[in-house]
Amino acid sequence: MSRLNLTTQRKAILDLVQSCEDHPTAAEIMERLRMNGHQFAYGTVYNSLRYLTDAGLIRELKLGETASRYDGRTEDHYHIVCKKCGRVDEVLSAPPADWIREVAAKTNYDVHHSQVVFEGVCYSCKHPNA
Amino acid sequence: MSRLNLTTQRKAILDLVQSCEDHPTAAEIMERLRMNGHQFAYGTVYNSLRYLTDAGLIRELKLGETASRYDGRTEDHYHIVCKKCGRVDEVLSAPPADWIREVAAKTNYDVHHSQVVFEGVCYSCKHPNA
DNA sequence: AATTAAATTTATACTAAGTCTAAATACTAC
DNA sequence: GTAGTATTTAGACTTAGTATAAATTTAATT
Ligand SMILES: [Mn+2]
Ligand SMILES: [Mn+2]
Ligand SMILES: [Zn+2]
Ligand SMILES: [Zn+2]
Repeated sequence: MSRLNLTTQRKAILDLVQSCEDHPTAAEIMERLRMNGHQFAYGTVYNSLRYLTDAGLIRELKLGETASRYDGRTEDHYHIVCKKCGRVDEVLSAPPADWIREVAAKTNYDVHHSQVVFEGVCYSCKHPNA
Repeated sequence: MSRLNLTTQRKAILDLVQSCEDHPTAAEIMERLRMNGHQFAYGTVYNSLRYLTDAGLIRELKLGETASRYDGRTEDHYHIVCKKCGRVDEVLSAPPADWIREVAAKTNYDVHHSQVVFEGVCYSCKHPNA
């Protein structure tokens, strides 16, 4: 509940994540920061990513891989992973409200949130010679 | 592609996972095996869980927690996690085919599979005094 | 049955991702 | 400017899981 405090490090990490076309892991973020001339402590990168996630400025994605990925897009959306090349693309269609209501009714839960990860083969991997 | 080989250890672990009402982690499985009088090496439990998962006899669930959970139910189904007490319940309604088709069309992927994890508050946590 | 070969288990070392700690810096409020 | 709070840093530590190599079990061959 305390007010936002964007230090140099946090700002640089926020800018970087927001500028990414993809969904980098913490390790990839550190690598890119280094390439941009920054050199922050290992722990600071993790602390900042958590801080920015808690502040709602970025999102942490747990896609079932060993490492979390980070996303500059904060609107609710989902992801699809190519099992051939590993790329992660956006899924902007939300699950139908009817289905969510049905799940809530059948499980007796208040459903607050859903994480959806699709798995499949992307266009480039499907058409390798195009 | 080799034929199934259920050793004593693998069989005991399969039986245990299939008998569970819940979705135990590897650590919980080891603990329960020990309580049932078994004493297998740490690595054997992990190896067996992988073997059984690859053989399609059990399922590995990656629900975004730090450890995988295992599931004796092998039909396609989904899960809902209570953010108060941590319990994991079954979700047996599948996402509507229309929605999956829409996702495939918009992303240009061949969609093979989807992982869905709902998050919310379970009945007991909602009605604590009942 | 004895011998060889292949698969599995075991104990233990190692890895990867992330958290924790305590000292050093930086920022705020007075 | 001083005191107090927040953050960064370096490095130790934790957790979940994998890799390795020797020992054991199982299967195949003579
Ligand atoms: Mn995204
Ligand atoms: Mn289940
Ligand atoms: Zn691909
Ligand atoms: Zn609950």
